[in-house]
Amino acid sequence: MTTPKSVAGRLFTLLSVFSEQRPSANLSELSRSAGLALSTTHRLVNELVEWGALDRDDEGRYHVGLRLFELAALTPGSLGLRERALPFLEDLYEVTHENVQLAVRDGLEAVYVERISAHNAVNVVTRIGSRLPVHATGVGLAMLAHAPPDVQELALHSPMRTFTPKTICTPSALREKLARVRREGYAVSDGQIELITLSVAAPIRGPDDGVVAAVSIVVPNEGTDVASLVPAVRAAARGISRALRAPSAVRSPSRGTPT
Amino acid sequence: MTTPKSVAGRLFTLLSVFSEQRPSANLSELSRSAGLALSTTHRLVNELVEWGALDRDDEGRYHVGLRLFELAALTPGSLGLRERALPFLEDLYEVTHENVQLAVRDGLEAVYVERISAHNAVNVVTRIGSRLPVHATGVGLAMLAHAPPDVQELALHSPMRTFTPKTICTPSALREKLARVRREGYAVSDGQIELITLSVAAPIRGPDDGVVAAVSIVVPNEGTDVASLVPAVRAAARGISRALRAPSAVRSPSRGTPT
DNA sequence: AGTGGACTTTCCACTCACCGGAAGGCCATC
DNA sequence: GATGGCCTTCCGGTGAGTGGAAAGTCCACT
Repeated sequence: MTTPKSVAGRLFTLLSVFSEQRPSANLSELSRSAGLALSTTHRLVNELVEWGALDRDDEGRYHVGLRLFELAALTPGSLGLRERALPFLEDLYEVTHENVQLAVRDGLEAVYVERISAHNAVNVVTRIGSRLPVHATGVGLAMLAHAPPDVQELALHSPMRTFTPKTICTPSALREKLARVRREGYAVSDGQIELITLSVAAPIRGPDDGVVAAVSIVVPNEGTDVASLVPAVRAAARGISRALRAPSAVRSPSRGTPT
Repeated sequence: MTTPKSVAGRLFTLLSVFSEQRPSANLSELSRSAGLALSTTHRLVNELVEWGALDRDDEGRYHVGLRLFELAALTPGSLGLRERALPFLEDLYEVTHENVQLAVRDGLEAVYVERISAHNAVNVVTRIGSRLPVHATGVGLAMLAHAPPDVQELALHSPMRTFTPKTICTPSALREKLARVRREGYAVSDGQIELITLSVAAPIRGPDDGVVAAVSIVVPNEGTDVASLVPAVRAAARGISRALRAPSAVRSPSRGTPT
């Protein structure tokens, strides 16, 4: 990331310095990491602070500010979806007491927008706001399986990062998996991110019946009866789809072709 | 909001156009609302889109982008606090099945960072990311009561917005209320935002024992036994404080001077 | 088909906001 | 008191950013 010529670009590189690994930084760190002159950094960062995009604590370290948080709450995945999905996620949690997650797709990545976790549930790597490749996660597969053809093609032909020996990493395996997800109406990701965990995910449809998100439940992959989780997850997904006025979910609460 | 002279300022005014009322906008709307020339808006917005701060849908409308969401997840109130607080909020929810909220303070406003709501719980005005004045909300009062003296002074002498006839709006009433909150260890906001709801809130302390957040439960103010909610809310607040390694909470889980 | 209107995109010459080197201040540690 | 790390402020040259204008696109209405 060489110094961009536009002011906007510079601001972005500054903001991009912050990450899960480095949630705060002081001025010099910012200046170095962003590759900007100290005085420039100083001026820009001051503007960011003034607006509320960044906060500065008493030790002079900068953090991401609440103003950004406020703005981010307006993300499409947030405003409508999250609000409506939460009660259903709660239900799912209450029945299972396992980690429950809600994600949307951004390109070839799943972005987690909501998560419910218990004290003693299995630990998972994801946090709200974090991203994982679609091919390796339950929610990702559920969304990819119903994504537009061009996205699927792109996914099939992009290099696939592997996390464990179980991670899907060939086009043919992925193609097969997606077909299965479509056939069965849910996705299971077994040990693809961490060997010890497994997730069951189902797609959530929006007003135009396209898949806009996915819900999943993450459990230890030993001693868990996967089959018993599937109906609960699918029901939650369907409930959320209905709350979003998805035609296919709004119709009949009877059997039929669900999801 | 007259046109600021700096590029950064212009970017901020553009972003500020988005709100709960207007979560999306097209180019001209942005240009008009921000008071910027169309061509300028066009260029800046393009940069924002390129970075992911904004998204453009097929109809040409702009939305807040996932990149901002990702960044916002790094907010101090988010990263540590939220993650650790969630399980306790879950507990609280599970016991009561009412709306549970987590907020931090930004100046004289409470910013809601997490919320759990049930299908049939009483509807509340707040959403994640929204703000309300400290003087009018349970969480706000709980935080203000333990805020630095200068903040309290500022709050006492600032004009107080009223939402209902019950909203606290005089310095003396506020001062009294704050004293009571400190004495009792929790805050009740009865009909201050909406006449039909009531909230019980308790302060959450961080590693340096300062109050960093507050948790509350929102219920209809008729037919609810407030007294029975208090212990649950305080316990949750204490649990979260302990998870944050607050000295006063980490000590003994016994009686003593709690919260 | 023709017209009008609203929105978007591209172009370009002027100019002013931005850049970064330099210098100075503060506070540690050696 | 010297050294090195930070942060802050200043200032002159210059190129990035600006906004008017014109052209392109897509409707809806007649």
